[in-house]
Amino acid sequence: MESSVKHEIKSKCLVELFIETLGSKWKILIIWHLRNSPLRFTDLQKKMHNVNSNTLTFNLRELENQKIITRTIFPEIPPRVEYALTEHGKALFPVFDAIRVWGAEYLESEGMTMDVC
Amino acid sequence: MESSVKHEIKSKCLVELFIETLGSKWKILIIWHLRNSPLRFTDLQKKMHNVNSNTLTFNLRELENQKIITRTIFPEIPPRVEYALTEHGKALFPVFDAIRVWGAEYLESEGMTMDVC
DNA sequence: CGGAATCCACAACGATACTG
DNA sequence: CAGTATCGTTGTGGATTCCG
Repeated sequence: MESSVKHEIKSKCLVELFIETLGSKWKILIIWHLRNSPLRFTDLQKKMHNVNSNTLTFNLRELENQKIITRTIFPEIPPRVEYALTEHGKALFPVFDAIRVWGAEYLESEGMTMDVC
Repeated sequence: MESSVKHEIKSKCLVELFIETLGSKWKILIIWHLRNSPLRFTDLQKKMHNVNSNTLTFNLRELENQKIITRTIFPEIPPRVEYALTEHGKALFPVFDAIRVWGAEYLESEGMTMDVC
């Protein structure tokens, strides 16, 4: 798994920036699940249908480097680590709103059903 | 390359629907480039930094099946095929707007520069 | 021009085991 | 608990060639 965090100004526009920064489906999902409150590693993993810890760790590290989430270690036994959105992360809320509006319309017109969240 | 178009209602929420439907970076880019006007295969390919025709074809077919774009064949010599957004495709404009607002803020605060489009 | 077919490299992802 | 290490499999995208 190679890092996708290499903004070599090869991006040509804002949409491409978004794709390069958050293009992985995991990243979008992580941010979405952190929308309401910080979560621990294991909680996040469960919410994401038990994604492999390898994959989850990798994406969390990248999002941290991209300053979209923070990682806070609580020096307890057993260890506790919480992930939370930064302002950059929270700034994605309007994107999610737009996505959900689109999704709802698309669902309805295609006659599909789905959980609402 | 296997099709990702299989809405087996395994999706749990609208954001996951979006990821499954448009999760490929190529699809988002295709839709973005079609925002203003229909484009021919080759024009699209050029705009997308000369992406492989294999990859482009595959994603175009999926988007067509998903009713997000249309494919129109003009019976001419040499052949002409144009791709255009459906209403479902155009309904993604607000998502792009939100993405670009986010991208602009992110860019600025990270001290990066980029073409505006 | 707009692809389809084939082959290939490598990146992504999962399973499993292990550790501070 | 929150990872890391290792391995194996699958998937994705590029290069190339060919065709109606």
